[in-house]
Amino acid sequence: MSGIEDVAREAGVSKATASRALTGHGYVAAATRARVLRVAETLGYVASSSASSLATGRTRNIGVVMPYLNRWFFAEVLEGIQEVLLAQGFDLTLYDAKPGTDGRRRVFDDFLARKRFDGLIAVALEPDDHELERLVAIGRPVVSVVGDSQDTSVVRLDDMHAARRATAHLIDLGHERIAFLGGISDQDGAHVDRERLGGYHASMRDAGLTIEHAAADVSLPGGYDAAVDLLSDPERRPTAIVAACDEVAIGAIIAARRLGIAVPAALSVVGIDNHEYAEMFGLTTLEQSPREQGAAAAELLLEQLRGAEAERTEMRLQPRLIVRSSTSTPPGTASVAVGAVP
Amino acid sequence: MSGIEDVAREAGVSKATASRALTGHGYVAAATRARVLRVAETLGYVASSSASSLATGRTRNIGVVMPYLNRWFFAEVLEGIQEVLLAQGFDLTLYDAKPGTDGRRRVFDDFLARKRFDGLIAVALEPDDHELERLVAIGRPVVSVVGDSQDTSVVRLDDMHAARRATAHLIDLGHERIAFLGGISDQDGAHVDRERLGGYHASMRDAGLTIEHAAADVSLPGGYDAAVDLLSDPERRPTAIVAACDEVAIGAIIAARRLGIAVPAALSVVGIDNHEYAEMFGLTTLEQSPREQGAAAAELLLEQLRGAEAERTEMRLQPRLIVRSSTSTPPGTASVAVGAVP
DNA sequence: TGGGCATGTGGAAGCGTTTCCCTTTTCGGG
DNA sequence: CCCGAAAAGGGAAACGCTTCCACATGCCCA
Repeated sequence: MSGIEDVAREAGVSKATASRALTGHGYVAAATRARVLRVAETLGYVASSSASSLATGRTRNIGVVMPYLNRWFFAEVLEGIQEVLLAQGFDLTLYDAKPGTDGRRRVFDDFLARKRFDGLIAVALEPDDHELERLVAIGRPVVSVVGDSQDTSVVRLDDMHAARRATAHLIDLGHERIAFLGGISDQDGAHVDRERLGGYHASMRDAGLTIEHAAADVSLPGGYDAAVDLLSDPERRPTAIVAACDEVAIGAIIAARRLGIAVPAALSVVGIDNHEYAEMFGLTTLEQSPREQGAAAAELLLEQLRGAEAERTEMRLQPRLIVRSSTSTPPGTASVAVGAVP
Repeated sequence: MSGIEDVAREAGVSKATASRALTGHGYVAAATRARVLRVAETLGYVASSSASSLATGRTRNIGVVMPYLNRWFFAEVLEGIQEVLLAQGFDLTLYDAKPGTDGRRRVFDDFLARKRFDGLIAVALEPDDHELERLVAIGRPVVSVVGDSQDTSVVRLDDMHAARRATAHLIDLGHERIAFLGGISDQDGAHVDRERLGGYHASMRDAGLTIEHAAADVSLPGGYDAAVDLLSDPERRPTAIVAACDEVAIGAIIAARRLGIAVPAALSVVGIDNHEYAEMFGLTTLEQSPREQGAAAAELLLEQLRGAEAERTEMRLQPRLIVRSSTSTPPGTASVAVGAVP
């Protein structure tokens, strides 16, 4: 367990010089530096991070706060963040903040206050006022992934636009009875889901079509259950579904198969995400790349740490339409060729 | 940004007493302690973690190393760990160590060496010799989740036993042509998959049945692809499948449906995991609860941190059979009632 | 009544870095 | 050849906490 003092002694220099050689700050003769590094290597010296944090005030650690870990989107974002941080030598400490739990309160009131990080990435946090206040009180740069905060930089998909394009795709194919599956209600639910629902509304309104919103838990089983309800009533059954996300869409496809409704012949389904399972189910969808969003957020944050003063930035990613085999013209219509829209 | 000195002054005591009052170590008069705590509260004092780590040598932080984040099992384990740590006031820093990447090398050679944690949880790491050496060189307690390490404590499912029971369940139902789906080869692949394959082998051997092992990537699409291959050849088609895990099993069920093979009438499928999607697909499976495994590992580690000397422990969890609707007697057999085996 | 023990408190010495400030050396150009 | 600036390096003071040690007090029991 050798310290910098050992390295210094062994290399025949002072602690000050050894430190400069190791950190690369300040003047050190090339030969001296090489010698110090060699000695450090031999001794297996590794700087104590607490000591250097204490001295510098920087931790080389980034905090990530997210409400879920076991959902595709979040796990992907996390991997994207991790990848960038790893490359830059930053540690990542994770704070799980499930809405409504006592753990979440503790994260905001205790854990974050410790400031064991130089900056924070908040993923789909949707903080309430008190939480937001704590967040800014920390006095460290914050970048959000997904969210509408005016107070932090943010990287996000243009959800409204995505849902609009999804709906438009179906309308272009000739559908008129198009239902939206997902989100709990117009008021409730995550901001993302409201935005997507809003995009659907807007698109339907523009086309003069009537809205049909079936609430569903935003998950695969949730989509399944809601689709079973929606589809088993012949009166209510639409010819196409816009799902709040791919998991819901896949749930709907599975439900349709169960009910003997052919996709896309009798029912078109479009999702938003390009989930890892989307291809397998031939799901037409709007791609958002959570991994890239995570990576972008990490890059942005590190940038702000380097730069003196960080102004608030907003990156809004445009989704790409990926046409697969879950959408086609409505039943009873002549087939129409549809090219992939860029 | 007030320090302990401010608190001490304001409370009219020395730094030493303030520290004792705040940490709860050593003698402090009840009244004094209350006063110090009140002052700290008012000032919004939060101890600098780097300073206290430096002074005590403890970080109140646990490192978690895992090769994937975006797979169900891993995400669940992580949540289990997180939950326990959160309750005990420990931070969690995450190290992503995907096999074969340069990032993994850096994690072992650079990141872990910094010892920014009091202990480590390694999830399904399967470290090679060099990596294992680094791991023990850190000199901090390590608990593995999944794995066969002789050098660390470990929490794991009895995979061999699970596969055995899965296979036995099918044999009890009267199946004779039972294939194993998953794992790349007998030599290759993760240790878990080899164990499970081994359990299948053992069970089949005991019953005098012939082995049929179809390699598959251990994922839902992997199971799908492999099942399409296996099932579309009528000569080769078994009456039952033991899948390496639920994701593979679900892939197989989806493939069967696509091919028009009724489950369970024409094909029984059993998985291992009790994945979140298992219920939706009516999958008969052996439950392992990754969340509990994660929590158990965290508890075990914290225990070892408290205790003076930590002897190596091994927790081997027994899986529970959950019978749903994906298994039944083979085609052409009179139906037999099967109760849920405890 | 006095010696030990439990309790309460303060001073000061770390913990292992980084960095400020100062001295010495080197080097290039007028 | 000399001078000033750049380069190189050392001593020591932080950084903000914990804890060892010393000391003071009050109390119980011999």
